[in-house]
Order: sequence, then structure tokens, then C-alpha cells
Amino acid sequence: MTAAESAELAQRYDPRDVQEKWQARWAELDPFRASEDPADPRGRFYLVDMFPYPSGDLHMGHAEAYAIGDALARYEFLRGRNVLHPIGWDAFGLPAENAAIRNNSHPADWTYANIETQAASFRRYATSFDWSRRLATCDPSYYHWNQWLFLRFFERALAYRKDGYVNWCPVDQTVLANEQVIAGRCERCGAEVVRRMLNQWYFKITEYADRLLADAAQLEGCWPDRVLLMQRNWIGRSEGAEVDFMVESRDEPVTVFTTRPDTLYGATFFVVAADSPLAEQVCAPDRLAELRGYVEQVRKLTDIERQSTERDKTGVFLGRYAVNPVNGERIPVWAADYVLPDYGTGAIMAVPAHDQRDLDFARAYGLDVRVVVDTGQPDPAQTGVATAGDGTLVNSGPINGLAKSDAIAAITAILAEKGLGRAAVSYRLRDWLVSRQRFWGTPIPIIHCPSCGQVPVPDDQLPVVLPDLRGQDLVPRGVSPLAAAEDWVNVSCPRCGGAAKRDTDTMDTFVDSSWYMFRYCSVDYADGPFDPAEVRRWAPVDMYVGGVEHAILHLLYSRFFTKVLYDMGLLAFTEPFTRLINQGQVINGGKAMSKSLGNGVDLGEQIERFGVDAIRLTMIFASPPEDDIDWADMHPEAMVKFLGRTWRIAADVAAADADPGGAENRAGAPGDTELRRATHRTIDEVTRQVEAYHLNVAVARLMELVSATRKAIDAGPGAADPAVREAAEVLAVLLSLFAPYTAEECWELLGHKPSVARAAWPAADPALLARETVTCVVQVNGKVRDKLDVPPAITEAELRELALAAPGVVRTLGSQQVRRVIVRPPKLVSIVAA
RNA sequence: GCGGGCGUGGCGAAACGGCAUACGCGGCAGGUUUAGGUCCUGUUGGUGGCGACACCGUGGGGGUUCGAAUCCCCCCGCCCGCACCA
Repeated sequence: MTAAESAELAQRYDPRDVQEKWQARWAELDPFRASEDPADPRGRFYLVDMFPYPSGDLHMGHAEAYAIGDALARYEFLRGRNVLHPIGWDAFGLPAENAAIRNNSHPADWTYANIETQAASFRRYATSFDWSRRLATCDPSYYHWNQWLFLRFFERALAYRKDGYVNWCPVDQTVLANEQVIAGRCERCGAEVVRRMLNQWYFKITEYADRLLADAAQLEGCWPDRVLLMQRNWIGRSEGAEVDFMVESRDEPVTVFTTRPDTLYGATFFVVAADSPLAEQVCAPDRLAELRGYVEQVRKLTDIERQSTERDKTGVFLGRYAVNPVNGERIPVWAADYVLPDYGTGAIMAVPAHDQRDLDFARAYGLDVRVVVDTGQPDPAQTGVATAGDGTLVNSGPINGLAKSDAIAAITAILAEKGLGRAAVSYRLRDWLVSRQRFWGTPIPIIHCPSCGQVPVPDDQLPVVLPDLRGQDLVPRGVSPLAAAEDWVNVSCPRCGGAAKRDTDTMDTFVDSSWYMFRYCSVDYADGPFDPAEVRRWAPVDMYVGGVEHAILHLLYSRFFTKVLYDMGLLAFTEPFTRLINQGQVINGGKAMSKSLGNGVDLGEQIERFGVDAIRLTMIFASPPEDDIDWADMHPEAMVKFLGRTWRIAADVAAADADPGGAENRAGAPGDTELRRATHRTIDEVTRQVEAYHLNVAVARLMELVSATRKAIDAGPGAADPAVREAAEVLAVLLSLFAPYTAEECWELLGHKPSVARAAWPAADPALLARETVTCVVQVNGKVRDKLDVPPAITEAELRELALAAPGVVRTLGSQQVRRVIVRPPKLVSIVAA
């Protein structure tokens, strides 16, 4: 074949044309089905991509995430592992319900239709899923086990109801977990969240705060640092002490939590959270009206206003005094909204000299400021700047003269001894609010009986299936739409048989996603959430791929669930995901894609234009997986070109094969050594880059090999050389991680059947990796002055001599004295001269 | 405010403390082509020089080192998380 003919062919290769052909073959071959044979000798690898929400077709963000996960999964397959790479859908949730309301249809119709759309798109996208394991969380066969788990949590007192201030989204008309409130706004719809006092279901994640924190250590180096950091900050452990203060006209002491018990002698007033029940309890009767007026005012503020640090401190005096347990001093009790009702004990001792918030409050209301730690900084009462640093204790009785940290220990010991306080730990983490006043979720399997209270639905009556409600109004009104299904709601109490009502709330969808990775191991298992034997075989997940937006929410909840399941004896490990990769976002023109900006890029359109392979390759080649990709800077056409070049190499080899002369040529030696070296270096490099998740660099190495092979064909030994065939075969297998269609075409052109998915990852020949000469850089005073080609095994003495004699070195040195020579054979000599 | 991360060509990005800018885009030049496109080849950090070369160069400043994009300190800029958590 002439170069012109070959170019002509390349022009004819359009990666889009081969997609249907291979989809059909893959469907038939099912090459990525995990082996269910427990005796399968291959090492196992469990890779999970965060499952999608079926809110329409796949989008650009999915295209990146699944390209990364798929490359890693295919790598493990080709390495000979028995890989489990499943897919499912996070199928409950508000968007389905809102879409149903808009279209006057049922959430299930919308959801299942979108699932089919996405499944078809996944197949087109050539993802290497084991399709026999797909799941959808809205299937009763799935949420059955949400309910079962809920009841196990309930038995262990890890699921409980309480009154509390909750985040209420006025648009979605439902409560939200703390984790779902982003900067005071609803994570889903962006509306400003307001606080409401409601009786709701919670999961007691705070009981696991310490373990969630401690076990994060074993994820170090395996999860992105920033995710671990965010989780640590979210859990927010602080060490300090509890101190009991007596308050006039009250028998029980009021306990405060403080991280600075050393400043106890500097407490000049006492503050309770205005909207906590405690405020009314300690308030003098004649001040009650004022307190209530104040609380009313505060409640009108949105969380965003309330949390603004710019806002002036406000509060009311409650007409009572608290007694400082260490010195008997009477200090006024105030109520203020800068003290939170649900952190610590909802009350604080205020030390204005050493806490900025207390100081701001003291200055607003003319309260005393007393310095008890001498930090050498100016008087806070004068400057308005609290001094929080280290220093020496003053005005503090028995702890005078101690340094801050010693004083903390000393005063804590004194308090403990007198029974007035104790060392304590507090967490920023709150319990997980799991009930939602919406329809499209898992019904909470509890029956409320007037005489028996909260009664679990018996296991053998699970699942509690959602009532149909087809054709009924699902518009949110603050009460779950399930309440309207009277036939469904009204039941007899399983315990006493009397008239009772089902709980009408549904579970937060994050419950669904907290354990789905275990369900994948046995999607049809009917005797429990998962088959323990199967989970033992596959789990924990070796590699988890998904967006950083779940750094706290889903990833913290999953870790919590795993620990509870471990405590229940259902799992043998305590962390669900051994390794985690967060891919970046796909943005456009420097901004996240959004309808309002009109900068959305449609994945389907991109695939129509460039083909799946080019889009996958563009995603992979753009940057390291964790970086954002700005689509405006991307050039998928360059990948189309690269795919054509790669394909043409295989085509040239095939053509040379067909040429009778070619066969003779191949009969002999292994072929061109230079190209063979390049091929084996590429195998070695790509293997290492993939192992390090530097997928973009792996693609760059493939591009280099394509260029080298092209040269060998056009200006070297020609397409019939066995080294060219070897290069072409290696390219096909390596490329299959990223561009499966083109890889299949090449593999087929090279005469292989039935699929490159059945090929083996090539091994680099060490003999071909060894280099005959290496380039040695010779520096003089830190600057490169010459380069030498030397054998890799050169000795230090030989290299030193060669370097000193190198022309560039001689020229630079001139009359200078050589002071020192550092020799690092075979790559570097550094000469210090003066 | 607190915590963390990142600043490398015109652009996306490479670089165990050891040749800065691999690979790709874009640009320039050439070949193929009736032309354009496709395809192929070469070239492409800045300044100076015909040139071999020289000097400068990884946000800015300082330090450690024979040697720093890489390690340390300060500053500037951008991004992310938390946000009255006592």
C-alpha cells in the first residue's frame, strides 16, 4: 500500500461507523461479566462508579467520570483479574417527584424511562459493566432492605424520633439534613432554608463520631487528602471540659461546654441559646415576655441572615444570675442567638477577654471584661480584640502563673475533684435527619399506635410498598403526600391490634446510597440486604470513583452504615471504600454548565459529532482525573485524528499481511529493534502511569508510540516488519482502556477474535527496556554545559574523567579551579568551580 | 474570620530534588492536492547574535542544596471547604 492509499484509508475510518457493530457483539459476548464461581483462581477486584441519578440522559460530567472508572476497570480485566464492575440507579428523590407534578404523571414512569435511556447510553459509551447486576433503589426489592435496615437501627436505638430545630426548605416543602444545606441554602433547589421546630426521625451518627474520625487514618493515602480533611472538619471534634453552674431559683445546675476551662475565672456573664427550651426554664417570670419577643424576632431571620458574622450581637437579660463554681461569683444570665441550641449544651460561660464573640456581646451590652490570661497583647476591653493565644494565667486563684495548657489540665482536675465539672469532648457533627415529607422515597416502616407508640412493621410484612397515588396530587404542602392515602395509612397495630396509622414520611435518599455497594454483590438476594458470602468475596470496594460533591454527604453516611453493619455482625470490615478517586467537573467557558447561563454542552451531540472513542479520549487526555475540564479548551477532533492514525497502523499491517511478499518478511527475526524498544518502553510506562492514575500521561505515551510506529512504516523497515505488528497489537490492547471501539477494530484487523476485551495486558520485556547508552548531563556551577552518551553501567571514576574532558566543560571552565565534582552515574555530573 | 489547595509557553498540560515545557491544541513553513479541507514532514518559551552560542525564564522576594517548578519562610493572586461550633 502506498502512503497516499494509506492516507486515503485513514480518511475513511470514522470511529462513529463501527459503534453499532461492536455494541451488538459485546451484547452477545458479555465480556465483562464477573465470574460467580467461588473457585475462580483469578484475583478479585471490585470497582464501583458512583451510581447516577436518573434525571434525564447522561451528561458531560458522567462522560468524564465513567471514562475514568471504565479505563481502570478495563485495566484490571486485562491484567487478568476477576472484576466486578456493576451499575445501578439512585432512583428515588425529589426531581422525579417534581417532574411528575409538572407533567401530571407518576414519578415511577419518569424514573424508569430515564433509567432505560441512561442504560442505552451507557452501552453506547462502551462502559464495561456487568449488566446482570443492575439495580434501582426505587424497586421494592431494593427499598425493602432500606426498611429492614431502618428497623435494625431502630432496635439498636440508632433510629429515633425527637423534637428539634430542623432545616426546612420552603420550596421543596420538606426537611433537609445538615449536610444538605449549602451556605444556608437547599442543596437541591437553592432556596433559603428556614428553621422549624419539628418532630422527626434521626439516625444517631454522632454515636459513631469518634470511630468515623479514628478510622479516617486508615484511609490516609488512599482517599484524596481534601476529602479526609473535609470529613474531619465536618465531624469537628473539640476537647475541653464541662462545667456546672448553679442558676438562681433552679435546682439542677446548667452545664456548659468550653474548650477553654482555663479562662473560668474570666467568665463575666452566662449565655443560653435563646431558642432552646433552657432559655424559658431559667428566665425570670417578669422577663418571659421580653424573651419570647426576642425569639420571635430571631426566628424571622433566615439562616443566611442569622449566620452572618457581620451581624451585631443581640440578646436579652433573663433577670437571673449564675454562680461561678470556682469563685462563687454571681454573673448575669442572658439569652442570645449567637449561642446555638444544638451544639454543646446550648449554654456557655462567656469570657469576653478571650473570646471574640463574647467580647462583641459584652461591648454591645456594657458587660464586664476581665483578663485572666496575660498574652502580652493590649487590653481587649480597650481594643475590642479578644486575646486567644498562649499566655500566663492571672486573676485566677489556684491556677495563677500557669501556662495556658497547664492551666487547662489543672482546672479540669480541680473541677473533677470537686464534682463541678469534667473533661469532655464535643462534636460539630449532628445526628442525621432522615425523614422527608415527600412521596418518592422509601416509606418509614413504623406504625404509630395511640396505645403502643412507635411500633415496627414486622419483618415478614416488609416491604411496606408505596401506595400508588397515580393520578393524585403530589404537590408538596409540608405534609407527606402519603398521608392522603387513607387506605394505606390506616392499619391495625401489629402489637395490640387497635387502630393505628403508618408513618407517612419517607427516608432521605442518602439512606439508599449508603449500602448499595453491598447489594451489588447479590442483587437478587431475598433473605437480607445482601448475601454475606458474596459480600465476603467482593467487598470492601477496591476502587470507588465519583465526584467530590459527595465528600461529606454520601461518603460519610456510607462509612457510618458500614460501621453499624459491622457492629451487627453483617460485615467483617469497617470501611466500605478502600480507595477513592474524585474526578473533577466538566465546565464550559470557565463556569459550571447551567441552563440559566445557556452554556450547556450536550453529550449526545458531542458523540454524534466525534464518536464515543474521541469523547472518552478527550476526557482522559485533558488533565489528571481530579482536575476540572473546561470543555471550551478541548479539541475532540484531535482525538479523532489520533484514532485514525492508530487505526491506519493496524490497517497497514493487515495490508502487508495480505501481500504474499509480506509473509516471508515476517518469518524471520523479531523485527526492528528500535521500534521494539519503543513498544516495550510504552508498555512499561503506560502500565505505571495507569497504576498511578495518570491516565492523561498514559495517553501521551500511546501517542508517542503511534508516531514512532508510523515512522517505522514510512521511513523504516515498513509495515511488514514483525516489530510493527507487535507495536500495532500493543497499541490496540493499551488503547482499549480509553477507546474501546477503535481498539476492537484494530484488534480485528490484526486478525484476532472475538474481542480485545479478551486480550491480555502485555508484559514489557526487561531486555528491551535496558538502554545501550544514556544521556549524561554535565553541569558546571548548576548550569548544563555538555551532554555525554555513556553506557548505563559506567563507573563513577570513568564518568568523572569523561565529564571533565567534555568540550563544553573545558570551554566553560577556562582557567577556573575545579573545587568539587559530584558524580551520579550514569545520568549526571555536577562540577563546582571558581 | 478559620482550615486546605493551587499558581509552569498563546491554551490544556508533563517533569523519583538532577536536560523545564513530554504529549496535544494553536501558530509558522514546506509536501500531497486543480483549490480548500484531509493527510504527511519540519518548526515553535523570551532576548541578543549570520552563527556555534550566550543570557534570562516555572506568580514575587528570601533561604537550604553542588543542583529547586519540586523542600523551608514571607508576600501577592486564584480556587475549595466550613462559617457565631463556645
